[in-house]
Amino acid sequence: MENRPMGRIELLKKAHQGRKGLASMSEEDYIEAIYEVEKVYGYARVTDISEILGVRPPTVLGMVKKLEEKGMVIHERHRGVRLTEEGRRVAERIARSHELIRSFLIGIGVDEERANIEAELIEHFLSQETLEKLMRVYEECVKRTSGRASPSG
Amino acid sequence: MENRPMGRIELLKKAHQGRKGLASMSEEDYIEAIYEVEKVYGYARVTDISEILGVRPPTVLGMVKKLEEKGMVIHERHRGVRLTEEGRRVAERIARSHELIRSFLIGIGVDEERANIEAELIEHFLSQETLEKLMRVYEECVKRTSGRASPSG
DNA sequence: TTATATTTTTAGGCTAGCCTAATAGGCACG
DNA sequence: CGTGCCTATTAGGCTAGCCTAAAAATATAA
Repeated sequence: MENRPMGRIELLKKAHQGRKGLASMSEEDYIEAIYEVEKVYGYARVTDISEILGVRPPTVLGMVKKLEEKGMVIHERHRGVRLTEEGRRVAERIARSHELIRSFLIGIGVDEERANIEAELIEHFLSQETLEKLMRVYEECVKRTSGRASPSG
Repeated sequence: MENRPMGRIELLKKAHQGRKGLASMSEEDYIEAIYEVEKVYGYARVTDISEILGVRPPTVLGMVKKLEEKGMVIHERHRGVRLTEEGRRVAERIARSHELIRSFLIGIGVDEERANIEAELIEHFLSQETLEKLMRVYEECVKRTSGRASPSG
């Protein structure tokens, strides 16, 4: 069964290997949420994170412990969560990525609410390289569409 | 603690609600893999899928059963897997999405291998609306950079 | 201070999606 | 027909990330 065309299938295999080794989406979501709350309140409470992510407090606590073991946050019992420097670095990378994707989507005419949601969904997956290319296109796009009517919606 | 600025945090909450209700990435990956193998060989064997996705045969079998219950595939013991009409519809949607994203990324200068991987990663998340906007930008982008033809081959 | 409300934490469970080890079916070849 | 090889299947387990219920800590009000 090996003397028949392949090609496309080989590509798929490779693409799926590429997925390995990424940090879990979930961890990044928690870090991002903590980052945003911390910016506003100085520290994040379990319930803040719980509300943002739409999960229950015990779930948050579990992840916070995991992130603490990984050196991403500091958690003092009954006194909230803060990012470590490392955690902050990660958070800032994600936030930049998020904001860039969001701007790009809005730039090409996606409505704001959808842009938020989809940026949130894909922000974990795009490489630095791709983001840079995206930014370039975005800039041109904005330049060129700023004098025009919106696409079709 | 409720008389302080919010805004950004509210946005985050909304974005995370938006994630609910999507079919699992994993299911879509299996459907896509089956679709591609079927195109080449007429039907997909457990081991084909296993190799493409980089998971073990029993794992494939488990998912195949799940997909069969959902009416996406037909599985005959020891004789492989085929998509139902419904399954094919889903597969074609994913494939289109994949190809469009892939073309777009290559169009903006991302190298092919990375484009494959990242298309694979985000194809599950972009809405029809966004994909259409993306296509428009892609077309202009291609026009301007080399004057070539459109994505879907 | 005592009572009440809220938040945090602990304990115990569930499911999805992965795994290994072992069994069973299909097939080719002597 | 039986032996050996490969593929498919069954059985049983693991972890991540979610959940509820209940206990403990803290904050608030009377």
